[in-house]
Amino acid sequence: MTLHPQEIEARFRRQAVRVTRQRAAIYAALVETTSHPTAEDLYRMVTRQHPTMSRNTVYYTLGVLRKAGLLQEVNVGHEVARFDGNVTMHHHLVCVQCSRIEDVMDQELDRLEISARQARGFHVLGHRVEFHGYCVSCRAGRREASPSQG
Amino acid sequence: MTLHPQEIEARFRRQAVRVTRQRAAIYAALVETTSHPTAEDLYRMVTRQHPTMSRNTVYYTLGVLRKAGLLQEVNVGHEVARFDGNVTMHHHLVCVQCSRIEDVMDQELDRLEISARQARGFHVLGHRVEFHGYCVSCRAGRREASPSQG
DNA sequence: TACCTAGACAGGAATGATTCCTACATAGCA
DNA sequence: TGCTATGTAGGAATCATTCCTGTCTAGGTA
Repeated sequence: MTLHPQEIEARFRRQAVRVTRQRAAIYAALVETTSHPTAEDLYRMVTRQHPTMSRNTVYYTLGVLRKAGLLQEVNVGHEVARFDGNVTMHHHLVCVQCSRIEDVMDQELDRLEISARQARGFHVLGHRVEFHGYCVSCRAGRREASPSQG
Repeated sequence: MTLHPQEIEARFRRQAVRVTRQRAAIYAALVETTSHPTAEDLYRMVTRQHPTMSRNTVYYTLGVLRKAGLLQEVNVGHEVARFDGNVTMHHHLVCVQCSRIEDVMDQELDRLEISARQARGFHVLGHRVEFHGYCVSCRAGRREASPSQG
């Protein structure tokens, strides 16, 4: 999804986030991809247009935008943090081989609940379902390499 | 759950894992708690009885036991790795304030599936549901501090 | 039972994502 | 247009984890 600069600015102002060229560039890069990039990925994407931007700014900005609810952090396994410009409730498919992450929108999964007994006194705010498996390209690789393991 | 040394040894041998005092101590500490400890937590627990054990051995052993299917890594948010001696399928309640993790056993959650369309060609192996909220003690703290925010 | 050797252990160095620090720059308001 | 709180750049620091290397030992064998 490509976003007009005015739309980015509007979203920032709605959340009382100061508008700077760096922030707009980082947010635009994130919203324009569905690949759940890492901070380092975003740094590389953004420094093409803004060669002087520092990693620090990327980390700082990601923190600001997260607190403002303009992005969410997606953490899969014990890997580096990844970011998602889609802040609506959704779930993930994760490839156990290449770490690719794809979004799953499914209202049935959104409605999951647990009983009070199971909740152990927790005040539950939300939930997330993570499906693990092999993505299309890794399945293909495995089929060639070892047919019995797929 | 307290485990007899013989039972630990039996489990190791069943998975062709060499039996050493260090490994038995680490595994026993993990299985005896429900707190999903970090590697550092386990290091502290285990060095009480084995003061010369190195962190390296803890990390190495956790890797060995994970590959053998004797424990699983639980990763919540973008925090340090935590470990769980419960290797049966289960789900988690996570406190967004203090990071406490509690297990949820629920066969309905175990049976979740997604449609082929949603699966995007993934070969799904399993899934995990994570519920986020405030645990009992953090709810209590919040009630005192700011009644309208709970 | 003593010996052998692949694999395990200890401890220190290295790595790498993330955070901290600080001086300079700028968004947004008066 | 000027002021000031906040953002930015860049380098240093942090810290969980991994790597390296020289002993040590579990578990099989003679």
